[in-house]
Amino acid sequence: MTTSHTHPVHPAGVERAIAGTVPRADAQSLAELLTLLADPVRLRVLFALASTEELCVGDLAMALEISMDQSSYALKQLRTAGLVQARRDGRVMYYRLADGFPHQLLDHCLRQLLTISDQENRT
Amino acid sequence: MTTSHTHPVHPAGVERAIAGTVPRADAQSLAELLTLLADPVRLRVLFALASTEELCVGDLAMALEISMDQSSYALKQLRTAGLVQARRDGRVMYYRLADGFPHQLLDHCLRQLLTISDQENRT
DNA sequence: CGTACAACCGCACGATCGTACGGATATTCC
DNA sequence: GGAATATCCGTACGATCGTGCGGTTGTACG
Repeated sequence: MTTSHTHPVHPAGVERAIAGTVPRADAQSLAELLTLLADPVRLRVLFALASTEELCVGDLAMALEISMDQSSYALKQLRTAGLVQARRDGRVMYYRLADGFPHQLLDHCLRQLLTISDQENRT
Repeated sequence: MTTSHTHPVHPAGVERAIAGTVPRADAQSLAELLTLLADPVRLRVLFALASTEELCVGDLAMALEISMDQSSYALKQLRTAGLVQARRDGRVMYYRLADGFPHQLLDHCLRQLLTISDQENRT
């Protein structure tokens, strides 16, 4: 199957599809955000931060029972994306959800998705 | 940095983190669902299907200006996950969002995430 | 039957990602 | 200054994923 689009349109419902189409750029940036969220470690980090305001790398690793590498790496990714922010106190870095973090993202979307994925896994 | 957890807890906010912890299995299945959504092609396919009820592989490819391989592959993934369902009519396969598909997922969550990712990209 | 067409499969390639390891950096305390 | 500690960096490895290509299946039509 090549990329040939000699395709004579069967239903003209294609028009509706084109009308409701998400631009490539938007889909791209949304996909990048979802990619960031689509990791078990990062998800658990977000939920952990949401329930305790502030945590350092080592304590987070302990709480989630993950390696400090994983904790540090996850926090770096989330920080780079602007979802969490850091504060230094001596030799300890404390991380928290960023100002303006959409808490509804966790409270509604993700918990709802959790329900969905639970349903799917029971099938 | 090894996996050493000789970590004496600094703040006992670790307790709160542990309390609000998402189980590994839940985080895993949620991450899998998010991984499925975290692709530009699949996202655009979902939005396209949401706006036109039913589409075949070729027409979808034409509407989104993607290859038929991409269209077919994306639909297969989404179908395997149970998010879309298929109907055969002659030699044409028509795809639609699955019965019980959480339309709010697109209408609320994803469009909201789109706004967020837009904000981040403007930074 | 044989051609035409839609959709799919098998495969391999390139790209991306998460992890683990060793070592580096920054900061505190003696 | 020097040891100890918390975090981070550079690197390499394995695993996963999306894409494109050729070929295959299933269906229609003359």
